[in-house]
Amino acid sequence: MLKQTADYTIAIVDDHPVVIEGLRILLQGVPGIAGMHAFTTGGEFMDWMADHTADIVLLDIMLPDVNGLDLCKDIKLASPETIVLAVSNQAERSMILQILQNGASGYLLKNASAAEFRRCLEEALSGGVAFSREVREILARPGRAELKAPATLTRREKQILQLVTEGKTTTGIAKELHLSPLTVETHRRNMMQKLEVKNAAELIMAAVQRKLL
Amino acid sequence: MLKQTADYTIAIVDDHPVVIEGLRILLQGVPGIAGMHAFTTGGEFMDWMADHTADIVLLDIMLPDVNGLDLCKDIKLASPETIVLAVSNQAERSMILQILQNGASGYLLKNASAAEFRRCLEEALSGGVAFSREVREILARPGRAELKAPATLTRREKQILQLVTEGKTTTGIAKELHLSPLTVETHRRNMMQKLEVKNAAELIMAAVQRKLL
DNA sequence: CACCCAATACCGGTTTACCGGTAGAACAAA
DNA sequence: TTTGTTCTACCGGTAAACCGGTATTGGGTG
Repeated sequence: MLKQTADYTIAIVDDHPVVIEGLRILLQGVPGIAGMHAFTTGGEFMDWMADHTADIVLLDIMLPDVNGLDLCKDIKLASPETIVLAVSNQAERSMILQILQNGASGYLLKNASAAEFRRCLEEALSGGVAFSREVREILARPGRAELKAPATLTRREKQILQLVTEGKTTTGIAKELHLSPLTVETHRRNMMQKLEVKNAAELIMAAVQRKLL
Repeated sequence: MLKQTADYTIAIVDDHPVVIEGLRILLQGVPGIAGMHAFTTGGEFMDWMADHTADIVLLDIMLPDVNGLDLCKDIKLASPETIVLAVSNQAERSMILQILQNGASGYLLKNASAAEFRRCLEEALSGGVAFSREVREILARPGRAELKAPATLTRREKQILQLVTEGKTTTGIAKELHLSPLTVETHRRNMMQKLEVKNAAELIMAAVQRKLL
């Protein structure tokens, strides 16, 4: 569902002027674009963002000055409505997943065709997540990381996790379960190790996301 | 979906012997009950629970020795598979909601009919939540508490909450947003006040449950 | 029997969270 | 213009979390 009123502002962030020009030309054929702004570093772009907004950002994630993952997150934090499409010339599974985790709405290889760029743009604007062909292929084959057995918690651990999500303190939990606070802390630490998180906040989110309770 | 093989163990916890006898007789007509055990105090029952299990507990929530809400929670913590049906002779909206919050699978008034008891039992066993007629009526009329406007968070607060759910520390968030750690803490505290929670764990759960992110 | 896992418990130390305030600046609405 | 909200920032103190270990016990299982 592209807006009928044609007024998207697009920002291109890429350290290669050639790519910028290529994208600029490629996007000229697309209806509904009101303005295009190009930047060759992440810093330049963030400065511009301080008093402008973009509807779409085509973001090269291999910039000289800043890490693409962080920049993507910063953009989404500063302006959650902005749609970020990651652009790169190499596609590695974990990188794709990470940038999506950081709020990107798609991942495009630079060798994608003009048609593909337009399709992804529309897809992202309509609220979806878009990938160019090669990227889809990479995502299709399951990574090793996803195959690893889901951490399983013991009965006691689940009990304690439940109480942790209720905001109980270690000593409070210990009283409720008639245990030493030290024991409760040990369980808590074991869970954090199992789930590969480093504090209670992440522990709770892991529990929620993986429906461990 | 009641089990075809008839072997449920039922425990009755009620400080009135009359009620126990009443329930005992009332349940005799129900097929699929293997054993019935009665207790007049919460303590007695928990002692028994230490080396036995019950499939169903009919729990009077107005016991002399312990608080019914806590007891219910303790039962579910000790044995999450056990189904607890709260039994009481008075129904107050907030009490009903609280005990459900603590894991009960239903709420029955003592004046409920035998048929109603059996219906609720089946309903609870099949994974549902069951109420006697009067209780349903009370639940049907919305309480004032539920009507209060959902707390709304500001843009900045949402940003910070997002990072809190990712397990970031106050100082880490401050760096990411280029703020003083003291400012971040203030925002965090304001959010906790707004959402009526008292620590980060509850804050995260509130955010998840109310889909504030 | 030897081995592993779950559950229990401890020590000492550093870092973070939480609480009780207070307060200035920017901005928008009444 | 006064009022309200948001965002910013500070102080001093207590409580709790987190980290790095270590260790004993009781059940199972090969």
